[in-house]
Amino acid sequence: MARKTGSHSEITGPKIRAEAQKLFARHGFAAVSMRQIAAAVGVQAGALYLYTPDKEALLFDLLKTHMEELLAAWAAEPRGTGPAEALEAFVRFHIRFNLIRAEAVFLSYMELRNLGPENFAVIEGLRKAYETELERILQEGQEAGRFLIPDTKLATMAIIAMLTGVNTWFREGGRLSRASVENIYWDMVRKSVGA
Amino acid sequence: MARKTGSHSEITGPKIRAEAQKLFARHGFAAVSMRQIAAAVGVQAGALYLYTPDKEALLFDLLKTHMEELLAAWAAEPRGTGPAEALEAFVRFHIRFNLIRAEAVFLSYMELRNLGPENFAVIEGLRKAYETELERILQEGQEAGRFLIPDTKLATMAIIAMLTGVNTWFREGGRLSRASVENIYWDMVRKSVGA
DNA sequence: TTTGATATTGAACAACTGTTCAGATAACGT
DNA sequence: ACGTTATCTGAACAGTTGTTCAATATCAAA
Repeated sequence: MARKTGSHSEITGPKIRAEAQKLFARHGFAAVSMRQIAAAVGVQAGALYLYTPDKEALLFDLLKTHMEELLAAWAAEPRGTGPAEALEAFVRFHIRFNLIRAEAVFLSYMELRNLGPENFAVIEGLRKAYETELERILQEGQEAGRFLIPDTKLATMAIIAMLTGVNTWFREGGRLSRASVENIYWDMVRKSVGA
Repeated sequence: MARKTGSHSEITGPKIRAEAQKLFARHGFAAVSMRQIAAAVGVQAGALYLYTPDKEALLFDLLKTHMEELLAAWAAEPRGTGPAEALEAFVRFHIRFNLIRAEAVFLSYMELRNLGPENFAVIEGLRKAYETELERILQEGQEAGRFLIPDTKLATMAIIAMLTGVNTWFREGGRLSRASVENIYWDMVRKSVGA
């Protein structure tokens, strides 16, 4: 056998990325073999190399795509006029988006060390750009006298860590809905910056 | 060659655990081979099996020891009389202890999935016990009317995530000292619970 | 229907994996 | 000094790893 009936790069390509993301998130990058990914896609291992130069590039592609989509989604997100409104928009956006893309978020935090230096730098840059979005909101609120923050850089890291933490415990159909989680976290963040 | 001069289980045992922790934290459990650990210790791979039944047990030992020491250290930590004092003690303790044990903390958050179900349950139980320590503080403060928290379970997860996040960015000799980081985080946590 | 591009197989490669164990050496108690 | 025990080596095991590539089957266009 060689080419399979109904085989198309437009189908196999995305399928490889989807299955790779699922498996990497579940077992970790190093613990997943190319043959496992291929089996999940329904193809032989050799076929994967039509779509990625190597295993690391596959991971890098997933991380880069995720970070770019995160930044694009935030850029398209409607936010209010003042700093408090912008902060609320950020908090709700971050929780909402990260819960939808739970697997990709997990990968972006756990598998960065499997990237070579230059690939690592790219993802790190995108993450930094995202953090800067929040930092600017905090800074503007501070300068406008609407927030009371001892250190905006620290507050940025603290808030992002707090929000991202939702992914570790939230389960669909649990005690709380996504909306009420958003509300509660916004309440805590708002208080923590003195707004 | 066989037994080496000056060889002792009291030396090799801890050395194996130390090198394994370092390597696991740096490259991930699955990405580190027994031969790499052995080489770091200065021994052949076979010798490791005098100290651990298998690779997973080595990881489990590291995680269990860490969690037990964390709980023991918190139990021995002096804390004030009221809820606010206890919360401050917890915040400062968590930041301080986690920065000292950065590698073990990293492992405890990243490599849980490499444990079998029964080992996983043990670590999960210890982690839950630690979280309960914070939750009780929040609950007592809430009942005493000293805190204003919409949901103590969520606040517990939010605060722990926020505090643990320090490990991802803090670098010794950076802009801020450990003490000032403690102060700033305590300020944010205090405000967020309305104390 | 023929032709050329596209997509995939299946076997092969050398290196590496966790783990076991008989044999060898050093340390220790007598 | 001697025998016992503790500690480690080095080779071996069977299986897996990422990656390459000639052969082959399907697809789309002419």
